[in-house]
Amino acid sequence: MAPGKRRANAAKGSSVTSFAVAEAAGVSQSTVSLVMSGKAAGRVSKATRLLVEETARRLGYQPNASAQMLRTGSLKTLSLAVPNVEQPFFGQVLVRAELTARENGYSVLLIDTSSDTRWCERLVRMIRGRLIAGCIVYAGDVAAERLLRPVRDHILYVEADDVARSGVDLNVAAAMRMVVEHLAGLGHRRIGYFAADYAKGAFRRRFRYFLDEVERAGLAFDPRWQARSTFGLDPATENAVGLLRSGDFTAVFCDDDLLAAATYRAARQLGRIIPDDLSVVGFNDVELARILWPELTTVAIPTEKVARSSVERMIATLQGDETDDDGPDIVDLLLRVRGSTGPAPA
Amino acid sequence: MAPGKRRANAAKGSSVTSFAVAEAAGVSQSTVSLVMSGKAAGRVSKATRLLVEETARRLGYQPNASAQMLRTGSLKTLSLAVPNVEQPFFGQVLVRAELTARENGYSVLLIDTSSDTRWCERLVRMIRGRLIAGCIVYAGDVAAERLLRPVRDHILYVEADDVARSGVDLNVAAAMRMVVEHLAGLGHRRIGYFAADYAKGAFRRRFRYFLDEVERAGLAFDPRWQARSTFGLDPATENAVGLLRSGDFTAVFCDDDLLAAATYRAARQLGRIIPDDLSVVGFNDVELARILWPELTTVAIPTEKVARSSVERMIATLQGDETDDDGPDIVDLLLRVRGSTGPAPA
DNA sequence: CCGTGTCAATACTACGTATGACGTCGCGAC
DNA sequence: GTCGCGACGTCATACGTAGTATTGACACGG
Repeated sequence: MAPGKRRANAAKGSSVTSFAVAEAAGVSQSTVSLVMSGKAAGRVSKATRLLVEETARRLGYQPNASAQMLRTGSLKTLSLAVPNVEQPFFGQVLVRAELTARENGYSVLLIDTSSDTRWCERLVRMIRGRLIAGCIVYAGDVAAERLLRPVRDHILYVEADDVARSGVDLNVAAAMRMVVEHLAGLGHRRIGYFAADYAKGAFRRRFRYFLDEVERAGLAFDPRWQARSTFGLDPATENAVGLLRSGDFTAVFCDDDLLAAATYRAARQLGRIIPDDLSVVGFNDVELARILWPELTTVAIPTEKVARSSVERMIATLQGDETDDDGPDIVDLLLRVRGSTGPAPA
Repeated sequence: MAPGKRRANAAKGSSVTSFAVAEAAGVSQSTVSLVMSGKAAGRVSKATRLLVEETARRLGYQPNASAQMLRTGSLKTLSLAVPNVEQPFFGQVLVRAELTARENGYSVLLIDTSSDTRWCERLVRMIRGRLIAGCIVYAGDVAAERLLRPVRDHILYVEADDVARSGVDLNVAAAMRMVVEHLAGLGHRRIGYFAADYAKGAFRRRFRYFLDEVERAGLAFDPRWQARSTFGLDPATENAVGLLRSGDFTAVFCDDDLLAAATYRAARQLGRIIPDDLSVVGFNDVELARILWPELTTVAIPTEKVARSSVERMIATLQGDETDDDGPDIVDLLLRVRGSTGPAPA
């Protein structure tokens, strides 16, 4: 019986399949598969291999990812869930992570948690449906963790509110110490706190560490020296104005550089000069920090390292390498001192 | 013969399949499939449907996306290729596009063209391998178009350098007229041009339109009034300093708000006051524009509209609705006049 | 009591790939 | 001459789903 009878018409469809290549090259589909997956050693002669490779190239053949997945059970696609892609910082993370993922043969699917309140459910569906192999969640909170528990083996948390759960974490405690010591060293005794509320978990944790350090430095803290805000520039500026009006602090720490920018605007409205009347410290060290004038003193996150480490850990987990799962990878932060902080006003 | 004999052990694997649900519910796999895909009308009794739905929920069943794709031939995943995700503007586009895609049941895969010189090849592979159904390319250039031609039916261009190829385009010509007229109206006779070089195609086009309008306004243009730069803040600032030094123009148009920011820094270095000594106009109207002081006069792009339109067109194309393919959708831009432009110095 | 029509549910196959289990062929050794 | 064996290939199957063809049951008109 003629070989390939069943598949004789398989090639009539628009897409090029391994059968089509096999037919064109005069070999069997198995051989094509062996060649394409690089498992030809010892089973396919060099001549045949070259023939198949050439034919595949000529026909523009690319293995069907879905069929491959169906057969092997693993699709090489990751997802990154970040709070807000519009934030340049997360854009940075995303790019770096995508790069690392790509180096490992993975593609990256985007999830913006701020634009979809039900992203957790969606994520669970995608993982269960094998659309993605796993997901890295940046700055996730407790609620998310609860919803994602059914697929927890496929999730890796970065800077979660609970260190224990993190795969990769930031050494926020040390960063806060640097910030407070820097400001205290400049003579500041009253330090305000301006926070983003997008990720309650991470926010709360940062604030807690901040309070710890304020206390350690022997300083006081008054609840009126603290405010939260969304990321929109207008609401943030408004909130900053409110904060500056109500609190008589001489320096303020901002959860995020964008909030620092809003603080600059508020200070301008109120006629307060940075850093003479008010010192400002930011967080993230995005480009904006050096666009502001005076340039912003801020906590820098080694984005590259965070992204790389998280993706590599995720992939290791997915492939079942439990070897190096000895607690979270803790990344140290850096305080970049620039022009926005100065001696406390007399 | 006992039904389901072949699949008796199919459920032993960790993942929940339609067979598992069928077995648990005491029906056939076909029935489960019919219920899950919503095609149960008139074929499955209400009681059975409810039973299956309940069972599926209980077991946490989610159809395997790959198997579905393999069967139906289409995976609902799109890709967005943007020049640089770290640019807040593209972050915005990305978020909006993701939202629209999601509303249509599509997921979004990220491609950052700046971090991968071979993204075109990769994209072709992904499309051929059916990993993604199609791709929207923002600000792509001629070279990309050439490389992507083999899969052109799956590509939609936004602001390509050649209007004819675009699925969605920006009315840059009109925008440039607004810019030039605005500046000319303020008495500026010599206008500089500061351009990003990340997407040569889009850049060249913008510049051409700019020149057209300068001419139309009866103004001169000197090659020394023009410079290009990458996006990094430091190189951009340096280039801006060079530009301001070499050109004796009184106003400058910047291809991108970030370059405008660099121009602000350069002006500060050179002791030139904006807008008294120099008027600056940007492009994109990202948040940065209002963080700068004075606030930046800039061309605003209706991101929402661009993103929505492009995704919808892409999906329509993929589904074969050729009905509304009457040329590109041209989106009008807006000039937001703020504090960075003022009367030309005497 | 037999067509005939309708509703409900099932059997079975194809989608494209990877891969373990089988040939087959040539050649050297016994 | 045949046995063993390595080198090279192919066969057949399963992955999980969608959907078409089919069966079964039941009611109703003739």
